[in-house]
Amino acid sequence: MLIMKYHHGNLKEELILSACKVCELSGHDHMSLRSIAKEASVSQTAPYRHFKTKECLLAEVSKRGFEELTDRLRSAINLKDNVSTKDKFLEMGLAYLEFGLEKRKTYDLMHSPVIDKVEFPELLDAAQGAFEELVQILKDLYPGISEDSLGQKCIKFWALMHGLVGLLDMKIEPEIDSNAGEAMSVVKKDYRSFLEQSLEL
Amino acid sequence: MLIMKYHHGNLKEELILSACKVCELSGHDHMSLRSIAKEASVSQTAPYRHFKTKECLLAEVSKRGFEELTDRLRSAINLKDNVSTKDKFLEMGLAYLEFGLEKRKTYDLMHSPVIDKVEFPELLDAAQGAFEELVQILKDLYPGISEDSLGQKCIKFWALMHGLVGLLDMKIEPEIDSNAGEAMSVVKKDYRSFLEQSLEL
DNA sequence: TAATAATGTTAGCAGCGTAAACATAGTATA
DNA sequence: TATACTATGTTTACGCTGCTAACATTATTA
Repeated sequence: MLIMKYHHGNLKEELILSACKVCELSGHDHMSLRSIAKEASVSQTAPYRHFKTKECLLAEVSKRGFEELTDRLRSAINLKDNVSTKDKFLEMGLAYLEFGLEKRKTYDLMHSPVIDKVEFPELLDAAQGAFEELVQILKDLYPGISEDSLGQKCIKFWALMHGLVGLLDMKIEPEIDSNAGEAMSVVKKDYRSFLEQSLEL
Repeated sequence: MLIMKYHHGNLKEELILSACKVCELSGHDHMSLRSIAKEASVSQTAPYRHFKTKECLLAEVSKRGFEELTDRLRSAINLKDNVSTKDKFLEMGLAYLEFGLEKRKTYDLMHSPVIDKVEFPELLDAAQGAFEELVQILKDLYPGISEDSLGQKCIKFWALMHGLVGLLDMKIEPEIDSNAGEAMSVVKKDYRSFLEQSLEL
């Protein structure tokens, strides 16, 4: 039967997918619950049967983002064989940048203060998952490394990647010399060698 | 005369200050034009005589943020004499982190996509101003450095600082080992030595 | 002094998140 | 199988929001 059912059957999942779509299309600050509901062909208040507040739905979108990021990081490491650990690490860095730039709006939501991560432990777990991919490869790269050094290297990598996503997306486009080239173009020219140098590999 | 005047005289500036106040108090996603107007004891639509849209007012708040950041970076460099260039550079890094953590909500606005920086050249200029402080000290630190290397170092520093602000504010609190200490605590213990190592000074 | 521009207020629109009341469908129990 | 209960949808409505239009008051200028 092609008749529209009163009970949708899988509305929660469909709302999340709609929300992901709307987010990456318009950015999280232009996302209304009503537009998401419309996208799912359902009444404006239907989402409230599945999400206590709008923030809960956004948290789910954010969570999906971290899950995709985790997948991408893992894939970058596991895709090719016969690759040095160092190169795998570099690939992971590139994967991070690619995710941040391709899914820019979702990435913004994931790092936006509109969602109080403390209130969403699942979201924290998802973020943690991505981080653990990094921890693992760093342990492989520096066997026997101390906890403190490992911590420092993690933070350094993560901060550098996160900062780069923001900068590469031209949030701030710095000019080194008034009318010379831009600093960013140096990086854009060759992410890989920039990463290599910055991460001291 | 203590009688309230119909014409305020300095409403534009007062609205900006109110907006800055409300922003750092509640965060930019909880800022309503109406609450800002109320804070300035003026009707809800009065702001529209001075700002075409809400975004224009937010852009002004963001601009003030970049200006304060620039001041702080400059002060960090110029406050003390008899300090090595390297130490001045470190002080600048600390000043950046301090600003980001002290004015967290304003810092968020400054890096939020709600304001399309391309539409506000003044805002871009202000951001540029902060960046130029960095360029200058790096030139002092590495005299005769090539444009490309300078660019790389700028990006690396800026990205690292920006990433650190996010991480230090516990947006993601990574655990290195399930129940061992957190990576972040290593950094928090001693920003200075962390910066020193990460920036390869 | 009269016209004009600048800057304030009031009234009102459509869109938003959300709650309450109601309708329908699926499920468990008698 | 009939009936109660629960899950999941809709309708309606409220207060808040950004913003526009029409109007009021003050400052400026001819």
